[in-house]
Amino acid sequence: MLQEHTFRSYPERRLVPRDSRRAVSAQRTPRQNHLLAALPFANYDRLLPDLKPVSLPLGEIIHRAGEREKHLYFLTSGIVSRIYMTENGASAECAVTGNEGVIGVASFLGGESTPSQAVVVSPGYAYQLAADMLKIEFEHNRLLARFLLRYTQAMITQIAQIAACNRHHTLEQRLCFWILSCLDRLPSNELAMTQELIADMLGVRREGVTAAAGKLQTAGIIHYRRGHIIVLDRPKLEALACECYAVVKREYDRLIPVS
Amino acid sequence: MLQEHTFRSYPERRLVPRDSRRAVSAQRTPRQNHLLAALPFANYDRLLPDLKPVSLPLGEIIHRAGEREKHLYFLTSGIVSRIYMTENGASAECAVTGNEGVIGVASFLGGESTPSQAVVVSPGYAYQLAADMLKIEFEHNRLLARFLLRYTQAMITQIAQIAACNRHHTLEQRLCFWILSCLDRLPSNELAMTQELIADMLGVRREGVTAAAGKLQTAGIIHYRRGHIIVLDRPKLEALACECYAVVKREYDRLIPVS
DNA sequence: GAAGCTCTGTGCGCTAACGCACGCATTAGG
DNA sequence: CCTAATGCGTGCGTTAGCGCACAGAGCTTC
Repeated sequence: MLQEHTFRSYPERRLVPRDSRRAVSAQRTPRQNHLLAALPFANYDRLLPDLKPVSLPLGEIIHRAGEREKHLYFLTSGIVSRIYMTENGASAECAVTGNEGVIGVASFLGGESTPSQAVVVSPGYAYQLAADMLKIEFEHNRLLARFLLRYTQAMITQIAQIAACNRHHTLEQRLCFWILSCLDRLPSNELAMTQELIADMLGVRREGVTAAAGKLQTAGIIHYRRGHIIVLDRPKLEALACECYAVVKREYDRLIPVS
Repeated sequence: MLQEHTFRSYPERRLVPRDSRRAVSAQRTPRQNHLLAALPFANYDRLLPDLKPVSLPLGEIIHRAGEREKHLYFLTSGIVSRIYMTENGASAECAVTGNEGVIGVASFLGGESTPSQAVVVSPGYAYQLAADMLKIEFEHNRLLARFLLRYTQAMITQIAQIAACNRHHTLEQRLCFWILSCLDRLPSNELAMTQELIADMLGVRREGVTAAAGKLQTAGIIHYRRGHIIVLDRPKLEALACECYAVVKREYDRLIPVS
């Protein structure tokens, strides 16, 4: 169970794999973000001076529930999750974001905050843009606005699909869906995540993840060790995932510029 | 189970209660929609000639999954649900909309279609606006754009909360949440809906709704007869609902102009 | 290389909700 | 008014996933 605003028993530095650190540091250019990359120079250049590179350590809370979101983050690597917490401390992820998107849609939608929090589940880098800056930019930079809104729609699809998925699909199906979603946003076929973290994201028990992951490993689809999942057979993983993965992916491909 | 694009065993005309028809017909002015009502005359007047009043009969599919959404609908009464269908025919609602909002955000977000369908679950009226018109208007009518985007954020909150709710809360809690959401969008304390329809919205079995509703009736919180639910004790209903209702309501109140 | 966390494996009883089947009650409509 | 269609009530076996408890295995740190 995810504690409010902190990673339960998840002391950041432990599980950041050295290799992946190296891998992502090669990606430290704003253009690694698909939305930024799609902008023509004219639109991009006026944005550039305001973009500040930041690193996203595992477990960092980028936005807290209900608090004003001061910055928008264009990810260039890593994965950030939008998470809802229930009153009794249970958690559920409603969206994952990687370098195809942006964290902080509330700043241009106008609400400035949301009841959910944004947490780094896979470390990486991002370019930070002050929300105030963005608001101005959003008014004047038509193409940026257009991309941001299309991204927003893709994200809505993801959230809605997850809602339906939560209702109707099994833990195993949803685990496959989730692993695939992460895989699409990472440079290798390895996820550096504990089963406990995954359980929190899926809103299930850790033991349930152990069981499902064990089954996938026995089937030769993944291999895992303490804090790491390596995908061996992606096609099989896709076959076991619910249709939700394909639906969401199709919408992302359709709506978001592909760098 | 909701059949693709049709209401399972739900022959529209049957369950439209005569009284509620009368009630809503009194509301046939665009200004009954909160978003339109909040516009100053300058912004409103240029929109007015393009708004076409339409009625929304129970069960009508306003937008089909994957099809281009030709029109945007500003509801003035009634309730429209966004519904996701899974491959095996199961359904789940991800958002409800009444006269506080609009159906068809994809037109201004830029995607033009979504993988979900929009269905009338409580009959009413709306003002229809061609998507092409809206796109132009969205560019030039700053205030309208602002309201639409804030509404979008409220809707995102609703969807995300429902996702978490689907994971963690009981059928009974979710039923209470859902009844309250509808109640807020209807003029009386009566919902004209069958338990089967409700089951489809919640993505559960009809029998489950029967059981939960029976419990609420025994407790004196609601009274129901064939196709009708009358809320007798709203405070108790709120007490039995999960926190999701309050969270979503707070965000709607915060983000959307209150007519 | 020993100690101490942190992760993962496993077992067991429990419960919410499912799937299916059938009967009864209420309304609509000829 | 009778019939058919639709909606609601109920029972029963099944199951996915929960909560809890504890043991063993793998990193890390000193």
